[in-house]
Amino acid sequence: MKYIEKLRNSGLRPTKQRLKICEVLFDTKKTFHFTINDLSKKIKNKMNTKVSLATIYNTINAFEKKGYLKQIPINSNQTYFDTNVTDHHHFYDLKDEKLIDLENTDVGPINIKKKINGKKIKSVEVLVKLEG
Amino acid sequence: MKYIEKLRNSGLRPTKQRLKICEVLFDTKKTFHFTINDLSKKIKNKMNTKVSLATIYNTINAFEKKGYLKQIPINSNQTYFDTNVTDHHHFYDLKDEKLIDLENTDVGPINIKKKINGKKIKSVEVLVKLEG
DNA sequence: TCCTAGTTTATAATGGTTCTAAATAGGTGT
DNA sequence: ACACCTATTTAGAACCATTATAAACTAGGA
Repeated sequence: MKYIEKLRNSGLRPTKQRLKICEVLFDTKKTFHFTINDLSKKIKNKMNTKVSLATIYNTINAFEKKGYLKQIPINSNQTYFDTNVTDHHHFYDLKDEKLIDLENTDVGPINIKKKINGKKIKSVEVLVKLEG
Repeated sequence: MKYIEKLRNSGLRPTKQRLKICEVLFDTKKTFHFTINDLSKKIKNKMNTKVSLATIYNTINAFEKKGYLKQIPINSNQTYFDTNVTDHHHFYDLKDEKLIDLENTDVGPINIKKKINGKKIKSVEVLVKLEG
């Protein structure tokens, strides 16, 4: 199983459930955005497996902490995650409530001039809201 | 009362409660960030008035829709609002869970090259996460 | 195989936000 | 000033995403 090492390396035991989650998240050519609810449905439909919500939350939170997933900063009732963990930005279509990736080449370099004493920049994320 | 016109212009009746909320939000030299909970406490303590949570939510949501307030896109259990409705960006201090304004001069111009058919850019917001 | 700590699960609890329905207040026409 | 209609306020219930709980189960080493 190709994800066992990945899980072990980040201190997670490779359980059946976590391997299923890995398949859904990482066995795709394209990266994608999802909510916990999306993911739960996908596991049920595509994998014909039932994994409890609690396990999905635990695992996704662990992955996020380890850097295997990114949270997308957006005000919504649900939390959005991204399997694309490289530096990139997003459009948010307000009408359709849909997220669209902005490739790095779609956004010019962002120059943060202000510094805060003793703090390091961890990430710079741009959210472009679309209307109409 | 200096806020009556402001409220009327945006289709809101100037009630006692809304005027209190306006005072707390807009009677300051500096703009600030807040959560609904923050605001509720401030009204209770500074104004010696009790306004129900439902009213605060209704009013803040109306103000946000009218453009008197901005939501700050950030993944948190609570929604953050900003009384500074000019275009500007934010630091988010992950350790202290604190928001810090970035003046417009603190961030170089942001060039969004990608276009989506039939959609207009409503806002461009940058969130810089700080660690350490 | 046994043991122990980590994991999964159903379910309950939590907490921010929205809904509801009754009481109240604003504002227009008389 | 009054009456009337509608918007607003309010306490409390409802909602719903997320987290906590505790019992059953499992991975993996001895």
